[in-house]
Amino acid sequence: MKIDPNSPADLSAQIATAIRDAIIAGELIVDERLPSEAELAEQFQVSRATVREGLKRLAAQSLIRTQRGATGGAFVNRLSFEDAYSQQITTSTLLLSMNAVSFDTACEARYALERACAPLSAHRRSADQLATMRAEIFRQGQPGLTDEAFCASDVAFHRALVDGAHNPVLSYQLAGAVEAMQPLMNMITFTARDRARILALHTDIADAIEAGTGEDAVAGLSALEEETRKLAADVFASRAAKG
Amino acid sequence: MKIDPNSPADLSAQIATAIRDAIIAGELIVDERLPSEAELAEQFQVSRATVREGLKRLAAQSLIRTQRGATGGAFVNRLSFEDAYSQQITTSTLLLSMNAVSFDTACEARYALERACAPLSAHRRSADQLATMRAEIFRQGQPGLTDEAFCASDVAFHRALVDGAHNPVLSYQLAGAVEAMQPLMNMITFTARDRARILALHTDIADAIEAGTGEDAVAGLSALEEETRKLAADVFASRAAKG
DNA sequence: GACTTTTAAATGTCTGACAAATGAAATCTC
DNA sequence: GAGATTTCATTTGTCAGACATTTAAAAGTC
Repeated sequence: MKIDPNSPADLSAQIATAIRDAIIAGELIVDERLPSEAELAEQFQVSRATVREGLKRLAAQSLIRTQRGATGGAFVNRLSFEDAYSQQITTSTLLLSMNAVSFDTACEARYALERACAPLSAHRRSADQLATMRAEIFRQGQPGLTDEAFCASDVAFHRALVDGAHNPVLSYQLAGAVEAMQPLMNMITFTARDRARILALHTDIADAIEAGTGEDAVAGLSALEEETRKLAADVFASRAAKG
Repeated sequence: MKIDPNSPADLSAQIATAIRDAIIAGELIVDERLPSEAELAEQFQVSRATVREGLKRLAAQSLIRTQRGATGGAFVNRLSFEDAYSQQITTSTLLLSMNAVSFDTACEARYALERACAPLSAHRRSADQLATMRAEIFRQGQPGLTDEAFCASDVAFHRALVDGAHNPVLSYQLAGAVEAMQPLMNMITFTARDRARILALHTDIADAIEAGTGEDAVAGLSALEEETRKLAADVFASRAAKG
């Protein structure tokens, strides 16, 4: 684990990279303690401040955690699914908002991925997940629901669907795709008629999941994708006409 | 944008969060310059060192970039798909290696997601992507190829398949799933017979993509998934018998 | 033995300083 | 005046040293 002191600059980035590589290579295992900041400073021949900047970079990626006190220090962190979820969501959301990704592109990706989960979910979903889907459908039918709350419920419905596959890796990958769409969906105004159509499709999907007929769930998702895209197209068209 | 100086500790994390939230909320737009470190220090009522630690956290997530010199400073960074890819791959790889995710779970997730891409890829793939797939198939047939090189070529083949969907969001999401499997695949020893079988399936898939028959590509991927799982099961069984 | 106090080690923060990069302004040259 | 050169101010990158705070282990006390 070495750094090049003559390279242009940013020793802290080099330190972070060196330690990160050691973790990825398995040279540092989970819960292992890194040398103290003072020791690292000597090892890398830099000041403690520089070491700390490097460590903060790693902390930002949840690769290490630090603890104060006598037996404290920096420890290699077990990257939890939860941490990975939230990182994924942040990254996906920013990626979409910063890169002028069209609604259609994001929508296509999301539904393609969800359809990948549907057959698994139809076979494995727990009663709890099905109940969540039903509960969200019920909520979506409540009058007086704001558009934002409607979108949030939509996300919850789809997350339950995805989690029904009982594959944490799949859930993790999908989290980004589903949640990152929310800001885009929030731009849409849902009329009562729109909501009724979405609700019906959600019900179809939930029914298919309950019956264990994956193909029907896939078909339902495809119908929902078409509906969503049409809705968005209308919104953007009317907005373009106005502006 | 404020922080709580009385909260337990980790002012640098609070600063990072405050700025990150401002970026997500759109209060700071792409390429906008943040105040200088000295100004931020005064704004947050902390030292420059603390501000710097916070900024390094953001830099680790590619949310800002810094530049030295008179007109330098920290700028809100446009999160590129490339940056997002590599972050995704790192996170996914570590997630799998640190959480005792079973081969089957990871494999299932990967192929489920790939099948989601296949129909799109069959319709949209460029000649270039098809050529890449063919080239990797050819490489995989070369004698004397190491197992690691075989796996790397396998990844390249599947990435071309995924990129064929011409949906950058999908490619981004899939990057993690495909690449993170590589370390797991590297644990497998591929006999000549194994390679021949995989090669045949890859050829089936490439043929289907070329013909534009998505369903065949999906079927090919399913067959490949089964083959891969069987292979892995054999390896683990023989290893368990030995150990 | 149980409780309290001390102590040492580690991270968190602050201060002040200098190095290096960099663009803009000022100066010089023709 | 135009172009080249120099100076300069600004900003990040790094360093050294100090003190505060937290924490668990060691030492002391009853």
